[in-house]
Amino acid sequence: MEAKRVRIIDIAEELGLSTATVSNVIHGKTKRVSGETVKRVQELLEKRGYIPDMAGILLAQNSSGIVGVVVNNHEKYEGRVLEDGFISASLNALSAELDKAGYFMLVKVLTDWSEIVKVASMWNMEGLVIIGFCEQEYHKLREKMHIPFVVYDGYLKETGKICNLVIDNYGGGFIAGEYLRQMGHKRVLCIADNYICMDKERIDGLRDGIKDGMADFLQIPQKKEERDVFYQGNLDKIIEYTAVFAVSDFYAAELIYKLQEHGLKVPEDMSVIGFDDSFWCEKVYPSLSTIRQDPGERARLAVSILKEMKQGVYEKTSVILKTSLVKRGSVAAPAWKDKFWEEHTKLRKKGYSNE
Amino acid sequence: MEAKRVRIIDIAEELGLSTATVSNVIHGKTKRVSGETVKRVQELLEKRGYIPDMAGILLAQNSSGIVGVVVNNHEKYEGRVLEDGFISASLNALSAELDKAGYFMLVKVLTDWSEIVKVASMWNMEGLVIIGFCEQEYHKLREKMHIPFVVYDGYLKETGKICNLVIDNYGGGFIAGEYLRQMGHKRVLCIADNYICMDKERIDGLRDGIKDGMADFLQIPQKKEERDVFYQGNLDKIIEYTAVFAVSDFYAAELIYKLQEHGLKVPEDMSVIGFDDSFWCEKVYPSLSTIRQDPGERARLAVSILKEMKQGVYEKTSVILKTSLVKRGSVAAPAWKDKFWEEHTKLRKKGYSNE
DNA sequence: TAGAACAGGTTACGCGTTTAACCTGTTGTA
DNA sequence: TACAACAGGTTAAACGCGTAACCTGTTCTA
Repeated sequence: MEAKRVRIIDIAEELGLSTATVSNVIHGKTKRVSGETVKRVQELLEKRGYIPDMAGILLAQNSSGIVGVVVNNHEKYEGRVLEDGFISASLNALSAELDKAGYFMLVKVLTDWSEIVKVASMWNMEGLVIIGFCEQEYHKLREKMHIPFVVYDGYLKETGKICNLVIDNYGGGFIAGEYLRQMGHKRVLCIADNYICMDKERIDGLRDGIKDGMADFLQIPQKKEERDVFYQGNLDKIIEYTAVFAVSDFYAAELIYKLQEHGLKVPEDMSVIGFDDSFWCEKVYPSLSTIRQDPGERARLAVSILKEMKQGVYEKTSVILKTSLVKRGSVAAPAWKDKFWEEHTKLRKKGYSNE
Repeated sequence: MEAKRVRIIDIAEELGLSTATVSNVIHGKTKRVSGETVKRVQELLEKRGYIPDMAGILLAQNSSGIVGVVVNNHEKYEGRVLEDGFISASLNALSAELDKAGYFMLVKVLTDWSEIVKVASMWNMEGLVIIGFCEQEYHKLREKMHIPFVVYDGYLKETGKICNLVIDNYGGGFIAGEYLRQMGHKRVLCIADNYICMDKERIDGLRDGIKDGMADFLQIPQKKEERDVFYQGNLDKIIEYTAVFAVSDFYAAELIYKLQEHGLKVPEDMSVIGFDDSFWCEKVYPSLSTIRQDPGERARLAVSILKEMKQGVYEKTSVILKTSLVKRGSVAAPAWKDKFWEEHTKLRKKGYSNE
C-alpha cells in the first residue's frame, strides 16, 4: 500500500544527473540538455512512473493550477443547488474547459460569501469562477483578492475591472415575447421569484417583445411549500392569460405540472416558455420551449479570460452572452381562449354596468 | 492587487516568538504554550488575517485535505455527465458532507480510467470517491493507489479490501415489481441499455417482485439518435405491456415522452416507473414514480468511511444501500388493456389454429 | 591567440509549515 | 542534596520542486 513515491531526485540519482536537469527535461527546456540525456531521462521517468508532487510545485512556483468554482448555496435550492439545471450545466461545461486548459477544478458550495477570499488564498488558486452571487460588492472583493476571478451573472452598479459574464436577460425576454406575439398571444404572464437583477430585465425584454400585447408580472415564493399554497390560490388568475414566460425551466415545469394537475393541457390551453434550456427540457412531455443560454460558450470565455488575466490583462470588460430561442412543444397558438375571454369580458362589463 | 500574504513567520516575528510556537497555537497544541501567549498569538492572527498556505502544509504533513471525486465520462451522457440526475445529486451530497468534514472537493471528469492514480497521487489526496466506473479492476487499483478510496456502484467479482457503496439493485427491482403487481399489472417490461452489472440485478429483482406475472426485458441503445430510431420501430411491442420499469428516470421520462407523442396517456394507458429519484421527477407531469436512492446517505457513508480508512481501518466491507419506493403519478392500475389483451390473444390463437 | 559563444550541465537557495529534539529555569520529590 | 518533572519555549531539519546563477570545456571568429 505505501509504495514510496518517486521524486525528481530519485530519477536524477539513478542517472547520475542533477535534479535541475531532470526538471528541465520535464518542462521541455531542452536547449540546455543533450538529446541523449533527454531521452534517458524521459525513459526513466516513464519507467519509474514519475508523478509530480503538487506540494513542491506549489511552493516553488507559487501557483497551484487550481481554479475554484464557487457556487452560492441560495436557500431557494433547498440544499440541492448542484442539482439545478443551470448550475449543473455550468459545472459540467467548466469541468470540460478547465480540464482542456490543464487546470484542476475545486468546487465549493458557499453559504457565506466572505469565505471566498480565504479559500482562494489558501490554495493559491489560478482563478475563481463565482456563480449565483447576484448582488454583491465585487469591487470590495477585487481589493481583497489577489487572484483573477470572473463572475457569472453578477449585478454590478459600477462596471470596469470586474469581469462579469452575464446573460442577455433583456434580449432573452425580448425573443420570448416576440415569439409569443408571433404565435398570436396577446396576454402574457411572467412568473419570477423576485423583481430585481436578472428577472427585472427579462420582464422588461418580454414587454418590449410582446409590443402592443400585454405582459403582466406575478411574483411567486421561493420556497416549495409556499409555492404550492400560492398556486392553489392563484391558478385562477394565471389561466386568464394565454401564455406564461417563466424565468427558469424549473418554474416552467412546475407550472405545467400545476396546470395539468387541474386538467388543463399544455400547450392547447396554455403556452409555457422557460429559461435556461436544462438537460431535461427535451425529455419531458410536452417538451419545454425555452430561452437557451449556452453554458459551453460561457465556460470557454471564463477560462480564456482567466488565462488572459493571469498574463496581466486585467482590463477585460464584461461580456453579454446571447440567448437563443428553442422551440419545442410547450408553446402553441392560443386556440380558443382569446375569443372566450372577449366574450367573458363583455359579459362581465355588462354585469357591472347593469348592477 | 498583489497584497503580500501573511505567513506564520510574520506573526512570529511581530510577537518575538518562534514559528513553532505560532504553529502550536494554530493547531491547538496549547500544552506547551502559556495562556498569555496563546491569547496574544490568536489576536494577532485574527488582526493580520492570517490564512494558512496549503503549499507549506502539504509539504510538511503530506496530506492535502482534498478528496477527489472522479466521475466516469461515459459516452452515454454525451458530454453532459455532470448534468445527469443521479450524478449531480451525488455531487451535491458529497459537496455538503465533505464540507462538513473540512475537506475540499476536487471534481474530475475522466475518460481514461488510468488517470485516477496520477491525479490522486500528485495532490496527495485524502481519499477518492469513484463514480460511474462499473466494471473495473479495482484490486489492481488498490495496489497502485496509496490512499483510501470508495467506489460508487462498483461491480466486483472479488470483494474484500475494496469499499463498494452499492445500491440494492435487486431490492430496488423487487419493490418495483411488487408495487406493479399490487397495482394489478401482470405483463411488465423492463428497459435498460445493457444486461450486465446493476441492470441485470434490477431485472432479476423485478421478475421476483412481479411473482407469477411476466417481466420481459428490452435493450435500448445508449445513443440518443439510435434510441429515437429504436422507439419508432419498437413502440408497438412496448405498448403490449401494461407497465414499464426503466432502469433510470432518464429513460423513463424519455419513454413517457414517446408514448405521449403517440397519443398514449401515462398512467392511464401505460404505467411507467423509473429509478434514482432525480431532481425533476416531481416537477414533470405526470410526476414520475420511481425507486429512490438516497444520495445523502451514500455521501455520509462515503465520507465517514474515508475518514476511518485514514485512521488505518482498511477492512471496511462494502455496504448495500436500501432503496425505497416513491409513489407519484406515473403508475396506475391497468384500466382496460388486460381485458383487451385477453381477447386479442384468444382471437390470435383461434386465427393460428384455424390456419 | 584572445575571447565570445555555446553546449551541457551543477549548485544553492527559496517557498511555508510541522515537528522532533533540544534548552533553560523553576518547582516538586525521595 | 540530587535529580526528576514540567512549563514555556527555541532551533533546525525536513518536505519536493523550480530556477537563477554559476561552472567547465569546446568550438567558432576576428
